[in-house]
Amino acid sequence: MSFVYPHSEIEAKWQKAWSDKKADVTDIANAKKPFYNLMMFPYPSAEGLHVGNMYAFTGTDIYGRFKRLQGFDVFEPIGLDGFGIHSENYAFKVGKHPVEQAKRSEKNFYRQLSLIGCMYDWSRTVQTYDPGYYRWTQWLFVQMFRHGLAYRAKAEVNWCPSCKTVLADEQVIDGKCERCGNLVEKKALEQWFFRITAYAGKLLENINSLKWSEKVLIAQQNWIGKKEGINITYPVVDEKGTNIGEVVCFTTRPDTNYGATFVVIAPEHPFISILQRVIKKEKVDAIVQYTTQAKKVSPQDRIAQGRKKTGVDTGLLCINQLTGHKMPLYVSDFVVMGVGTGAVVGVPGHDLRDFEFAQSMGLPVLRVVVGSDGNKDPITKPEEVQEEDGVMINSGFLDGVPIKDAIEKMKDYLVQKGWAKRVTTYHLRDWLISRQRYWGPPIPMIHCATCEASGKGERSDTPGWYTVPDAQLPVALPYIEDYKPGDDGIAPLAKHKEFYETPCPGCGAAATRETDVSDTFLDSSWYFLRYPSLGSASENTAPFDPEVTKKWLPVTMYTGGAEHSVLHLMYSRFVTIVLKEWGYLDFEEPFPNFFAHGLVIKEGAKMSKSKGNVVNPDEYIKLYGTDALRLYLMFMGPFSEGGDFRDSGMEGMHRWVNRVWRMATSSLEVGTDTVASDILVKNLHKTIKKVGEDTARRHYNTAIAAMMEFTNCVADNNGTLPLPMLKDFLVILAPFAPYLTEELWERAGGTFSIHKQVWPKYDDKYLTEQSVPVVIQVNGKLRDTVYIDIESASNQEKVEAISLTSEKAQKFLGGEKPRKIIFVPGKLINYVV
RNA sequence: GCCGGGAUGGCGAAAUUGGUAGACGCGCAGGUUUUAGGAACCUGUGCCGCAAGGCUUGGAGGUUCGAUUCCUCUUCCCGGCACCA
Repeated sequence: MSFVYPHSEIEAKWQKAWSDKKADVTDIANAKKPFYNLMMFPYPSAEGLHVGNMYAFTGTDIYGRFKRLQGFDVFEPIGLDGFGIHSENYAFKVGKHPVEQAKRSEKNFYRQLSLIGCMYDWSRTVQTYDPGYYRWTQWLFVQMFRHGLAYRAKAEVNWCPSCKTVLADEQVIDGKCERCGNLVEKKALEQWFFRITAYAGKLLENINSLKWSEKVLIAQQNWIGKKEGINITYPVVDEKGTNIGEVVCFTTRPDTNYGATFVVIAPEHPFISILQRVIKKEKVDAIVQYTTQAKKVSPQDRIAQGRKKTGVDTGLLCINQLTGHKMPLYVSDFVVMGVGTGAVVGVPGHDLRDFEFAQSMGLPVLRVVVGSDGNKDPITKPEEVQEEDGVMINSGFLDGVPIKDAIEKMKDYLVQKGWAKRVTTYHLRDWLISRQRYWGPPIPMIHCATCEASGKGERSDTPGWYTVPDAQLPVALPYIEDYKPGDDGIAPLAKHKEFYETPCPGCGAAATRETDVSDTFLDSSWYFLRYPSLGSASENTAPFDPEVTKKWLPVTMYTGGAEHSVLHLMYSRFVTIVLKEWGYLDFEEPFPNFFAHGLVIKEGAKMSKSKGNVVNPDEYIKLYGTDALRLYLMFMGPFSEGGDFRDSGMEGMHRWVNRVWRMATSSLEVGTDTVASDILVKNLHKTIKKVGEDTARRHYNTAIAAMMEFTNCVADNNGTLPLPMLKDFLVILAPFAPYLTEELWERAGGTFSIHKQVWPKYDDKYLTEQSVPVVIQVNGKLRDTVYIDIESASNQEKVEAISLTSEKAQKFLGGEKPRKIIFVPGKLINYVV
């Protein structure tokens, strides 16, 4: 008799069988109850998977297998998000060409992914760097342009002067280059943007319809950052009172406007070019010097809180029409051009930053709000700045009004006077698509200087620009040797005439292709639409098949890391919303259900390459087997919370897998027609119920614990199970341990495959106990436990009678008559004395 | 600073509706078996105490017959955002 589960040979056997029999290939066309179970696909920024990835995939797969046993036609695909900066950087690091490295990574990722026992449909995979895929990523860009949602604008990119390269935001850590540690600068370049802000309202509204982990919804809400405020216009005059122009300030707190003492504009504010024409030369020089200086400061330093406030007085004055006061106009870098209107009205008594600025410039501070402390004294220290709730004073018609009402009253007043406009602003910014990099889909646009000169173009708002005609897609990424990011933010492809020289689709003159590639997040913003349509008749003529999509989308259950709470999930939602608007889809939300899994921790830190604490699953699979590793990963804690990876725990799970193996094989050997004890039958039904409920809510750890309790119970009762009970047990274990259970199922005479069986039903009649423990408490403290038959346990008189016979209880009752008796039927009785 | 999430034995954790705190596992201790190692199996294991008993879910209060669970304050840890006007 074999005592040790021979995992290697059994895993190899079933990998082959599942593959040969296409066990996990979903019948997309004929499925009756489609269930699209999707896990965020990995980006191969390393040689292979680590245990953190496997954790996420296993947790998703258990859910998929569970749903399949419950009768759904589950489609569970896998792919690689292999285009983009992550993968490109890894290629640089190992000194390989991104094209070569992609092949190597793909091979190794897919090798590992086929070992970890997930029910992937290997007939449908997506690699974002395949021309057959990125052709449609480019198509999506083209559609964005044609619908007026892609536009060009000057924008700042992160620039590392030491590496001479453009960096993505995520490569900038605390204002420094993640590779060399040099301070990152900003460089202004013409870039492509998607107008996601036009959908801010929709993206926010639709959140209410999503069944997502709460924290992810909150993150999305904050990221969209809707704010109701008001734009107040201040006329600007010089010291003689001559009108110069006006400055518009955004504020959410117009209630404090009686306390305004100055106005500040950002160094990049367009009003600076106006004022330069009208003020004295030395002032202009001071401003120019200041703004040039401000641009040199690293963006991180510039926005650092608590930094000493600096600025230049323009000598001009803004008129507060509310009070008639003239407020000096300053330029300061604590005001950021991208936020609000890039101009701020300073209320130093009720905003700490304004106060700091007023102090360093020697500007007056007025109090217009009295807080809960009732203090009406002048505000002279930072800690006295009153930003909390309160009531207005020194504010004319608002005196005595609470802040909340004062905000609305002031808005109404300013709007009615024609001095201001109510506005809604969002924290969400337009999506910067361009990357001056090599490893991505070339942006499918052509620029024609001839057309631009004559004001012609595909769209009147973007003269000189044409989309690449659909028939010419994809614009293939050429294999080049000088693929590293070049000097001055010029993309690698910009050095390749053979790539960019092309006739203008409009006039036929010599024109140039766009040489930037698109952001990785564009690749992953629509991949879920691609999977089910792979293999359909329209695979090569459309990004996704309308009929298939109608049947399989939106994604039934999406699972992924909370670190993608904002970007990936927001971009996918945006793309889906516009595809619906353009008539390609009939739903707006791609992921009505999203589950955020936790992170694997090792030695107190998130598992990551930089921390050097990554665990490669290969060695564990070799040593303990895939099933033991899957079980162990899921046993560490609830799937939503992640867990702490330890080798000792791994060994414990290995022991349990062997215990299951022995229990099952010996059950099969001794002949399994025997009748099981009542205890065992009851326990099995309890376990089926518990495992079903816990798996449904992804508390895999307690589901596994319940199965362990069951095997402990078997061990206490002869150590073997009758065949039907063994089979039921194997089915509920199958999602967690797919190889082990498939093998034992076969040995138990089951038909192929255990993973296509029906989840066993439990019978309530086995779940009720004959006698239940009833707790006897005195003053809320446990004093005794008695076992009473279920009927009597619900009867207060009977329970009282029985409990009073308890010596321990009597001791604490001390012969006194209880003042009060609390009775919870079937559970406890509590005497208050 | 703001927004989230946490804190329970030596460790990972459980407690689904306010009702037996610590399921399950690791580790540890003792034992059986074994030439030995390993494996397997059995017993014990929150803390203090010989015991009776007392104490115990980061800390301090509160509500309640009863609080890991609800409320207020507070400390620390993790994640995200951040001179957002």
